[in-house]
Amino acid sequence: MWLTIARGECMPIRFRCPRQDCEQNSCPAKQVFSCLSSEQDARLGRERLARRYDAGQVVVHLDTPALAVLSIHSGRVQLVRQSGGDAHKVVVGTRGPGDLLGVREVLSAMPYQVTVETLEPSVLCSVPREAFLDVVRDCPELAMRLLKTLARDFLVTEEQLAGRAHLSVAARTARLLVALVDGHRPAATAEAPAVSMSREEMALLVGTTRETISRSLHRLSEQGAVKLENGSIHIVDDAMLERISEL
Amino acid sequence: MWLTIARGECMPIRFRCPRQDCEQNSCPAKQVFSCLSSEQDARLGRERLARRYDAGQVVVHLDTPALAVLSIHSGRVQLVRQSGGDAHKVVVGTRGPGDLLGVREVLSAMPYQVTVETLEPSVLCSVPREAFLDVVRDCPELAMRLLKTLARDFLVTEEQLAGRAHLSVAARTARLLVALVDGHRPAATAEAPAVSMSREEMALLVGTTRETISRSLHRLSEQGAVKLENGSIHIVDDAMLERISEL
DNA sequence: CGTACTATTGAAGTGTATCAACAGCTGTGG
DNA sequence: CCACAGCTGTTGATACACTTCAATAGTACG
Repeated sequence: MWLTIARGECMPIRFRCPRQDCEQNSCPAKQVFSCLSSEQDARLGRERLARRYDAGQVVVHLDTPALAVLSIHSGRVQLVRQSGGDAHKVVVGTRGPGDLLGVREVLSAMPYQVTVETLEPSVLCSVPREAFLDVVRDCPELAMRLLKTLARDFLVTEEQLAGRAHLSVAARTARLLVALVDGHRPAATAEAPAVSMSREEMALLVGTTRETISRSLHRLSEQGAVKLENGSIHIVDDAMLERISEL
Repeated sequence: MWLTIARGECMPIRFRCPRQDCEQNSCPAKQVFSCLSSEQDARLGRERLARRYDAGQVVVHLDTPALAVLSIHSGRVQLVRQSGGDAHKVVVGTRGPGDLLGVREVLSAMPYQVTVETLEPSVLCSVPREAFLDVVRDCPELAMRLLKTLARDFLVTEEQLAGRAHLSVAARTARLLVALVDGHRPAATAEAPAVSMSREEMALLVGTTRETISRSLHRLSEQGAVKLENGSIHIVDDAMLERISEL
């Protein structure tokens, strides 16, 4: 069943999860919860609600009370912070399938500190706050998993924070590129790994402007670290990127 | 029993905890663990080791394997990151009595991502990695507490990250001042709250240099937001600071 | 074929780092 | 007691990376 909704609002639509896996436990959105007892799992099953979003929609808005934890079934989303009234948006991270949204706010009983925007058409499952807290309390293994991912994410954004202090845009751009291809490497080791990402998105992640990113990339290609080719960025000299990312 | 140790190294010294509270549960370093069963508590008691540090000492160093979680009994410490070789140090946060150090690294099985330096003479208790993980696994309440503080701290440093992107040094300085006095307010509501902090330390927290902090503060005092008086900073116009912290 | 969006490139303006000099204060040792 | 070095804070001059504004080129799409 589909609905049309006024633009600007989010467009949540109840729907039946399209993946058969969802009934088994291989669904990415349920992976974290795979350690639950069948009883707990049944509870989440009853309370869970899947919703579909178009690309570029706002899923949750800054300062909204955190009534649920969202788990990403498919698609990628951005965590956005406004700093300085609504003058500038800053992307503090991106999340993908299997990741949870709103855990920090639900745990610390605060309203949402970020705005979550979809980057692609996405499907998200929501788990009500109370149900989530209950299963976390009841399942030490789940708590440990959450602690682990929270700890890891924390360290990542702390590294970003450190980088913002004294690193040039070129260095941060290089870091972004390295981070983006780091996962994809072992598979296609023969080919030069490529990144295809809008300058706008890169700028928000690096914490700068489209223009400066453009200049940075062209500087990097002049130096021979990357090759620019109709929109996509091919990493040529990995070692050079690492070197540049320290300046 | 005291030892002297070559300079440059940390100077851990076994000692008997000076506070009587330590045997009860009001010791700040044990507060987080107050929910443990007497059996678990006894285990930590056996494995815990208190150490004293002078001001300005390095407690744990970047890239050292995280073999233990430290809990702060007294004193304040800085979390420092190096970015760009060893060119620049960036302070990503400060911790005080009752706070834990190294939780993130122990949980995610990584070496230390930060260097911890004491700001004052401090006493820290160390809990070995395995013992810590065991009690967390066994005590859901402790896990929940850790999740909560991790979540809160995470949100705080994420806000800092967002601020670094497009906010001026003046704005970030104002934010720092507001944050510093926020805790102290209700007590001395009649007096203008004051901050006494070295420019160096402020600079590291704001992510800039001593000189720029100095100029920023003097600009703020010209505008009438603060008053500078033999080293300490008196907050005069709170609302103005809030306004400036948005630019 | 035009509209709209994204990417590129140029030129000007500015905030901040950097280098440097100096003042104030503290502790040290002759 | 003074002289000296060492540290912190202040202030000025300069350099530069980045933002901002603006114009142009490339690309997708109806």
